[in-house]
Amino acid sequence: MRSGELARTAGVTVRALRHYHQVGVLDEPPRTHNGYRRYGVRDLIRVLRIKRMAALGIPLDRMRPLLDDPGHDGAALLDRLDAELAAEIDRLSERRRHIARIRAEGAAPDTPPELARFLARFADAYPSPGLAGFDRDQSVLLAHLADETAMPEVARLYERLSSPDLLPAMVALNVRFDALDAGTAPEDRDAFVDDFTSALAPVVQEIAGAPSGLADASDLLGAYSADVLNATQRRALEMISERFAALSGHRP
Amino acid sequence: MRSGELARTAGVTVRALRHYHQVGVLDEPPRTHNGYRRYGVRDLIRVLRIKRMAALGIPLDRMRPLLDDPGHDGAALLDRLDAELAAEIDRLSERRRHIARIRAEGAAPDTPPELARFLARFADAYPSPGLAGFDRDQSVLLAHLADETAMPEVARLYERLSSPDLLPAMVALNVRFDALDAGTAPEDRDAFVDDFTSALAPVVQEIAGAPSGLADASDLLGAYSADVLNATQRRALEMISERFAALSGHRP
DNA sequence: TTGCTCCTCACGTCACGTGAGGTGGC
DNA sequence: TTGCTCCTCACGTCACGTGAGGTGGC
Repeated sequence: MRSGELARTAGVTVRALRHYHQVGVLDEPPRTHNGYRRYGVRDLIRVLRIKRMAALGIPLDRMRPLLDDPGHDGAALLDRLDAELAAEIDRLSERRRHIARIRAEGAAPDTPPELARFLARFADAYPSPGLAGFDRDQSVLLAHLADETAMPEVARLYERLSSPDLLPAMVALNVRFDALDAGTAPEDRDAFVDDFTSALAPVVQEIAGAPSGLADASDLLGAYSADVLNATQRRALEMISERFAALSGHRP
Repeated sequence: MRSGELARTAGVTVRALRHYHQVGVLDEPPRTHNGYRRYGVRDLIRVLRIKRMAALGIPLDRMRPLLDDPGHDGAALLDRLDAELAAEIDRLSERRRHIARIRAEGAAPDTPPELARFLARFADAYPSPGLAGFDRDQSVLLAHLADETAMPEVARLYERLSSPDLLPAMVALNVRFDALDAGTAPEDRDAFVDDFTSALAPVVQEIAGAPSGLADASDLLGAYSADVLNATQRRALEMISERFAALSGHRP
């Protein structure tokens, strides 16, 4: 029988047969005068055996002993395959749980689901979508820098800042901060610093400083500021930082 | 920061970064005078977002819209991914059930588990392992030719032939059949045909003919015989076939 | 001549891993 | 000079899918 018939009978493609020849699990049969391969029923049986093993997930290059040694039962191979399958199923199930979590929180797939709820509150309140991207980047960085103990603290901070009593003020402050640039009058900048400090002062006292566990993160966060903020914004942050340092200095 | 540091901080390999450049999810950063890439914190954030999506199984070439369009939440993508994951888990679980079945039956991974028990009975009884390979090939071919209705009939036939009252006789007959060749004396061959016919006659009556559902299989089975048997063996089979035809002719 | 089957390359898949071979600053 | 980090190709992975381009018998 020719390759097409063998393939059809065995339920594989002709290309698969070629592949089996190539990797050496199926011998090349003799050719007819025009170069066509002439297969026998033993080839069909061989292909059927290959199909059975492939259905179990046995890789082609592990099939030789099973196909050729009559004694080899492949029990150890099946044990290993089964363990690998179990591990793979675990991985995929974990992935599904992860997806379910993200859907439940309404999160984007590239943001920390722990913070999704709070990010959404800000995003919904902003007049333009640009600021939400800024928040998202910040949250991604923080979530990566925070370990398991720091993450809940970060989440509490986000929750507090996005709570109904603070949200409108924070949104307005973020909008104003975003607008700061070289053209901003110094007194406008100072007014922003004043407003920001007084709005955040109670929260800073509640939270009692920055989340711990982010110690080695400060330089990356600094680099982040240097990267995405303009000089006026950086100066404003500096001033705010000094104000808070002075505040906590009053009560060491 | 240079590539090594970015990779370490983000928890990926440098090669992965190169790959992200290649497929276009991460822009090439500017170079220093010696050709080194100089990354910024925004690149780190980008990589972290890529990592988050990759952990969900989102392929790199589907990430662009998620990374660049702020509005895109990827909900439809997650739906599709989740369905694919569920389907994949089903496939792998099916594979595990298949493996469990084979182990329970003590079958080889390339034989039909439905017939494994009976094949093992023969294999254990043969004096040499060659005949077991013959049986295995035959069972693989039959299992492939049989549909769901025919398979139980095939299994019943195997069970009957390997039952304690018939097994020793069948083993002896198979050994004798295997030994038939051009050097066999005609009277020895005839004796084999006699013994085979009388041993199998009651079974043929019980089973009432060959299993149905194997109608289109006869030519393949014939080709199988032509392929692996010698002339003496084929002649013996022919004679046996005639005997059975005569037997059933007596009671139409 | 048209249709059908067969043939041999050879690239693509997915997300990188793994050398090979070479360069620049301490 | 030695070690370290960086760089650019370029092949390999796994089991084939998918053309491209060509041939032989009805």
